[in-house]
Order: sequence, then C-alpha cells, then structure tokens
Amino acid sequence: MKTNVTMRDIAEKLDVSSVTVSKALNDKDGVSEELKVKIKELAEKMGYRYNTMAKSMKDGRSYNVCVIIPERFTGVSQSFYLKVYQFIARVLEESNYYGIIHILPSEDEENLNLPRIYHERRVDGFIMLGQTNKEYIDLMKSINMPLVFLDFYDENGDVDAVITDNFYGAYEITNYLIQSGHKEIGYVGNLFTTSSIQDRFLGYYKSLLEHKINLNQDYVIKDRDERGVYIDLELPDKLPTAFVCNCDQIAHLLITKLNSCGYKVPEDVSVVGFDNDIYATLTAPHLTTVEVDIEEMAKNAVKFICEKMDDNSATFGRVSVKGKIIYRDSVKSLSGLVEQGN
Amino acid sequence: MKTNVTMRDIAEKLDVSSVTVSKALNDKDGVSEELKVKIKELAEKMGYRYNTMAKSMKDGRSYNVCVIIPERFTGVSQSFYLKVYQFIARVLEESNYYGIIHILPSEDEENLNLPRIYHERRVDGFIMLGQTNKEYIDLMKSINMPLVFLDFYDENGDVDAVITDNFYGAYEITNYLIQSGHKEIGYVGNLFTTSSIQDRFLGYYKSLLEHKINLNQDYVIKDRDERGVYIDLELPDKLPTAFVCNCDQIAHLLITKLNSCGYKVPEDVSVVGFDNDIYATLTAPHLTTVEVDIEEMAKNAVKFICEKMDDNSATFGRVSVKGKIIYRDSVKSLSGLVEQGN
DNA sequence: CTGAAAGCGCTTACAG
DNA sequence: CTGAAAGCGCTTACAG
Repeated sequence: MKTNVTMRDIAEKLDVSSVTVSKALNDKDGVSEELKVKIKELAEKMGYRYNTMAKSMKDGRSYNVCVIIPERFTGVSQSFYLKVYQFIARVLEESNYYGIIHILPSEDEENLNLPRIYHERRVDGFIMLGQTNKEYIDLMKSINMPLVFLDFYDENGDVDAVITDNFYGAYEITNYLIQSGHKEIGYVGNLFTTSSIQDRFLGYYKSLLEHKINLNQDYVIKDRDERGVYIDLELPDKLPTAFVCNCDQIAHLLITKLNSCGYKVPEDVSVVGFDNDIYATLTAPHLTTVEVDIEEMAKNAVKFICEKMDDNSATFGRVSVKGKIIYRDSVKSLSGLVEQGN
Repeated sequence: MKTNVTMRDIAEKLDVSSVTVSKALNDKDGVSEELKVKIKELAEKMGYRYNTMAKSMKDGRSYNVCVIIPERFTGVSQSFYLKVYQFIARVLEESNYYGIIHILPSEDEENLNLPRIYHERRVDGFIMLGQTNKEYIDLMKSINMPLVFLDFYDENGDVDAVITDNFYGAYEITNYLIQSGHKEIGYVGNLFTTSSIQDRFLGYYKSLLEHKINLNQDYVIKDRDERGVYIDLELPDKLPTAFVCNCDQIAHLLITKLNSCGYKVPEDVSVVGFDNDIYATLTAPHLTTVEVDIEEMAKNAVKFICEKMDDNSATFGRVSVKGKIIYRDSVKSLSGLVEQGN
C-alpha cells in the first residue's frame, strides 16, 4: 500500500488532470457526475487522504484555533477549564477547525512570551480561557489576531468576551438566601483577583441593597492572595447566618473550616457556592450553587472566533450566559415558609 | 504593518536570494556571519513569522501528535486523563511538536470512525490515552502510523505501551495492609473492564498468595459494568477488615457506602485507593493510596512517539513506570507495631 | 465539462 | 559564500 497517494496519482490513473480530481473530491462544479463518481471511487480504493497542509498554504489559513489557559488554573484540583475546553474542541470540530490547547506557563506570562504556535503561524485565532495579567492581555491584543476572551473580560471592553452571568447569578442566589429568611449574609472571595469574583460580589451586594440590608465588611472574607493562591480563611468573631462563596471549591474549604470550628452546615450556618463543579457534590452537605452553562459559553466563544477569522472586524462585545440555581442541601430556611421577596 | 512578511520580502530588501534568507534564519551553513546577522535583524524588524506549513509541505510532516482520549474517561468527575494530557503537551513542546487532543466520541468508537484529523493528514502519530474497545485498537493499528498506548496495553503486546506499574503498586499496598495486621482483605473493581483494574487485582492477589491468605470471592466486589459505568456497591454480609480499591474514586464511593451503613473508616474498616488523584484528599479520612508518576509516564510516551515518528520500525515494548505509596489516614493498624512481612 | 499555468512559502540538491 | 531551479500537493483564475 503506497503511503502517499496524491490527487495527481489519481488523475494519472484516470487520464484526467489533477484540477478535475480536485473539483470532484471537493464537490465543486465543473466535473460530470459520471467522472466525479469514478474519481471518488478510485480515491477511496487507493486510500487517498486529503492533504490539508497544501490547502492551508494556498489560502494562508491553518484552520487551528489556540486556546490559551494560564497554568495556574490547571492545578490538580481544578478541572473546570479543561472541562470547558472539551466543549470548545467539540464545537470547533463542527466548524471544521481544530483546537490546540496552550497551557500558558506563569513564566511566559510574566515575561510576555507569546506561544511558539503564534510565531510559527499555526493558528488563525485565539481563545483566552481564564484571565492573565494585564500586560499579557495587552500583548495578545497587540498582535492583531482574532481573539475572544472566555470566562473573563477586559476592563477596557474592546475585546469580545463570553462570560457567565456572574452578577445576576450571585444576585439571584443571594435573593434566595434572603427569601429563606437570612439577613446576616457574608461573602467569601478576594475582590481584586478576577473580574468574576468581583462581579459575583457586586451581584451579592445588589441583592443586599435591594433588601435594605447593610453590607457588613466583617462578613467579607478574603480567600486568596492577589496571585490567586488560596490562603487560610479567617472567620469573623460573630458569624453571619449564611455565606455566599465565590466558587464551589471555596465553599468546600469554608465548610471544612466551619466544621473544624464546631459549626454544622446548614444547621448553624448556610453556605452557597458558584459553578456547580465537582466540589458541589463532593461536599457534605451537597451544595446549593449556581450552575454555569459551559456548553452555551463554548458555543458562543467558538461562533465569535469563527466569524472573526472570516472577518476580523466583526465585533460582538461582552456576552453573558445565564446560569441557573441548583437547589441542594446546604441552605437552611430560617422562616417557616419561604417568603416572597420583601 | 504588513501582515504577511515572507522570506522573499526580506531577501528583496537586502538584495539577496530567499535561499540565503532561509539558511540564515535556520542557522544553516552557507551564509556569512555578517549577512546572517543582518538578515535576522531585518526579519525581526519586519515582524517576520516563520510559516511552518510551507516546511510541512516540503517534508510531509505536520509536527502534530494526536492524543486520543475516549469520551467516557472525561466525565465531570474525571480529570485524570486531562491532567496527563497537560504533561504530554508540555513534553511534546520541548520536542518541537504540538499535541492535539481528540476526545473520541463513544459513537465513533462503536462505528470505527477514525478522527477527521487522520484523514486530513494533520498528524504524524497517535498516543492513545485510555483503553478503547478491541476493534478500535485494531483499527488504529491497521493504519500503520506511529502509535503509543498510554495507561493501558494491548493483549497481543505488539504496540508500544507506557503503563503505570499497576501490578506492583497493588502488590505493595496490599503488603502494607498485611504488615499492618490485616488478614481479611477485599478488592473492589470489575476485573473485566480494563487491564489496569485486572493487573491491580493480580498484584493484590499475589500479595495474598505470598502471605498464604486465601482469596475469598465474597470479598471481591464489582464496581462497574462492562462498559465502565459505575454500579451500586454491594457489601458482603461479613466485612473484611480492609479493602483495596482499584482507584481513589471508588475508594471514595466505598467509604460513602460504608458510612451510610454505619461503619467508620478506618476504625471499623480500612480502605486504600490507587492514583492519588483529587479524590484521595477530598475523602474523609484522606486516603492512603498509590501515586501514579504522571510526568514520568508522559515523558516516556512522548519519547517513544517521537522516535517512532522518525523511524516507525522502532519498538519499545511495554514499559511500566513505578508509583509510590502515599501514607495517609485511611488504614488502621491491627497489630501493636507493624510486623515485617510474615 | 476539462485542463494548462501559476502560485502559496519554504527547502533541497546542485552549480558557480 | 551565494543563488537559480525544481518541487512539496493543492487551488484559483482563466481559456478552450
């Protein structure tokens, strides 16, 4: 079996030109139906495989999309972004592109090194999955290639971004706590690490405001340092009756901390999370949380990047994808029956 | 800023040929040092980016390696293979290759559909990460491309494979249980699902044999059906004093089951796992388990595939990478002090 | 409907 | 040390 069958090989056997073979194999006009069938049959029989690289050279496209994930989001316990990537890859395939993951080493992020794949022109566009530092974002913008942010956005807002609706998700789950009779509600998260955490905080705050509940700064607990590394949680002297956590993993850590201090969840304190990831059901009790619609986010990001690769002037702005509350067992109702709003 | 700078563009500006530019940029002989420096400077200044596709066309290589992961290993709670992939990608990069993940849909596995990427000649080799059905394995073998199995092996043994040392890992951790005074020891896993589970069982069995302990079939508990879907664990009427689980996730499920039946771990029953993945420390108590050396496995797999891409007749056979026991809190010592063997 | 010509951007002999 | 020629495998006008 010859390993390298080309269109020309097929053409010669059939005594036609390779142009005709090309047309036939690509279902283009300009070949008689009869000849087309014959060509396709022979191609099949000879074990012909299309050589994409030749096409790529012609039209200057690689048909690859690079998905950049900052290294620090890929620890042993963090599978969220890899999960998201799976959806991206699948949707990309449907559009005849391939996804290539690039785990961005923190070092390259610091030193502003672009991925080698960029220098080798092997990608037509980038999806950045997870926030990098500002300088790296600027660098990515400066190379002027199709670019979409996924799960975060740039303050200047001039890059298209698909995010989960952090604000309303946190707003609604806080509303739910209040409807369940809670009035003393804390928030766990470092407001200055990512826009997600900040926006979730603001949604939580909006809910408090609407219900005329004061924001008690003692109830806002830092969970990580500026670089995103988790720190020990410091509980306030007097606990609120409920905590809104910026993610399920932190909710899990908080519950562990609470348990070790002798508090039971939800009997003594209620806790809600965000993401509905693996931690939501690994925690006892299972977490009431906000489920992020990963598939919908991936679909949007891919749609945007594909359109931008066709026309880099296309813009979509910032698109939020709605999540939904998953009710489980980590919230105790303080009122006999659940009140409707206030 | 012109977007498509080619070697020819640089050549023209400098009034030399593109051959010379090619030589200079690739650090090949045949250019004066002086000219080389000039060319490199200008290339930098003009924002030249190497076009890999042109090179690929010349030498018929894509410099891509496809990593095939069967879909069923990528559920919400399974991040192990994605983790492994990260290492593969990193090591591949060091060898100037790119990794492309292909999550193999179960449907394609059933219907024996090769990934599109194969038909488009966009890869030079395959690493199969996770076992597929036999027919798919045969299909992959039949296309005659560089192929390495990772974390499983083929019964016929004619494909190079990198596996974790399941047999000795299970053997050693079972020895440890016996040294801790256990004599009634169960095993949890379906022996007919993957070779890993089977080999771990055999390692466990070897340890029993060496210590003249009878294998009690009532203590061998099925954890999943033939297709790998977890089933409800059925505890035997009389419990052994310890269980060897085929993986941490099952150890976690077993402990949950034991707890719900009123048993405490490790007070009433000891449990050990395998993998040292996220479940090992999410479980209370934290699991004593066998840590798999993912990095070493990835390194080997990449080394093998790279050499095979250079010379497809190279063979390496089956290589096992040693794991190591991580001691935590899920085993109770039944003897006052730990005995040395018997 | 069919095909000769040119070109995508590089590299590999080979000649000077 | 330097470069003209040919080729990798396809596709895009364009001519017949």
